[in-house]
Amino acid sequence: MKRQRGRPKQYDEEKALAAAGAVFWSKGYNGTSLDDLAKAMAMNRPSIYRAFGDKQAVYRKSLAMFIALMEAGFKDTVAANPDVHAGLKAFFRDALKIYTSSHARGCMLMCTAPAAVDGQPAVQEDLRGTIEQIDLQLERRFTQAVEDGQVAAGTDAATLARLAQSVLHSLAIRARAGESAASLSEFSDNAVDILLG
Amino acid sequence: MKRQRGRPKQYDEEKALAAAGAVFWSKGYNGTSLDDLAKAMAMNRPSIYRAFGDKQAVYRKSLAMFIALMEAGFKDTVAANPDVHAGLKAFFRDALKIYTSSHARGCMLMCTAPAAVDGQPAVQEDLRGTIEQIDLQLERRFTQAVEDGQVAAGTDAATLARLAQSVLHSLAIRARAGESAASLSEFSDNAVDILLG
DNA sequence: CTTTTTATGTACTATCTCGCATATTAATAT
DNA sequence: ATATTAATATGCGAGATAGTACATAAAAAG
Repeated sequence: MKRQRGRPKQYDEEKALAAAGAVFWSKGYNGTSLDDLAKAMAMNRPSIYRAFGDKQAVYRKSLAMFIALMEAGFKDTVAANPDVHAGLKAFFRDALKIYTSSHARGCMLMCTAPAAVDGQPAVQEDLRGTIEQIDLQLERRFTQAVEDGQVAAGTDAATLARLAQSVLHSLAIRARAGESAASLSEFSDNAVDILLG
Repeated sequence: MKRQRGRPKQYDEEKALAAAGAVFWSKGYNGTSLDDLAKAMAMNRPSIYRAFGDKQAVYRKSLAMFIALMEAGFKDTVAANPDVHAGLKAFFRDALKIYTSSHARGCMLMCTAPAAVDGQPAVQEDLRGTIEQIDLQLERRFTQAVEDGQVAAGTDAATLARLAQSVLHSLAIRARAGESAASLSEFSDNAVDILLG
């Protein structure tokens, strides 16, 4: 891949989006101004527009990066581990590491998108679609676990999947509310024990 | 109670706060301007300041009204019903009625407060405190249910309470994401069946 | 009627906000 | 060198925004 023709970029696309995402994550969509973004991304406004589009586009692109990160975590834990029980616990633990990495961070998607759906159907669709994907993947994994005999036969895998995601939603909100990492990880472990018996 | 001394109020305190709450509910804290509030409350800005304080104060007061409403629902269902199973189902059903009463409304607290905690410790505390109260009340009810023999002996009432609240959090977010009322009420019923088996 | 009290209405300010129009800079291609 | 391409930098402008100063209105108290 040859070098581009014009003046070279001073920003790194991924780093810039990650920096933007961090701001949206803490201040929320409507609480973030373009000046906030410009400062964090070390770009001026016109460059941001040229590179990523308007504020909503920057938000959705940085959100997509975050979702991809969580997806990767899912694959490494729930999807990869032959033991559902251990895999799900590991997934929650990894999620919690992110949710509590900075003070009261919570989940970027669950804690900022809901407040931003009004007048932004694309954001609502990002939220709805991601939730649906997680439902589907968890259900698939639980169905497999029933076949493997790791979960009691006759278990309603679809509802169990939604229950598991409920725990994720709750961890997201509770972390944002300031609940301690210790308290949250104790709950998530106990929750898996109850759900997967 | 004698009539006040000065010029009589033109607004009704409760109605004004409810109108303000409805705006915050759909547009979020940072997405709502004082002009939006003034219009919805049928008051001009100086009157709002005089009556309720600044924007944050209006938000927190309308939020407190919402929380009180949910509390009342809890008392009428979970707390009042001698059958935990039926009581919890009724609570979720009532919550869902509110969450889906207008298009993709979700829960005022869970869908708007998390995005507004940054720089507003009082709001974070409102969120954390409410979650804690619900935990405590659910745990109390489940402990009673274990004593009554409605729930298996040896059940971890504290974790079960948090799991039940997780369902509430998830319903809140999913409703906001646009999931249908039918789908949500099916899930909540099934979830109670699994949790309280 | 006059004073006091409380609420409303007008108008203002200083700041922030988004988005863009226009210039400038730095690289490659010819 | 000159043209072309792509990025950065400056700075504007129309409108929104939070909060307030000041004047007006409507009631009770004296």
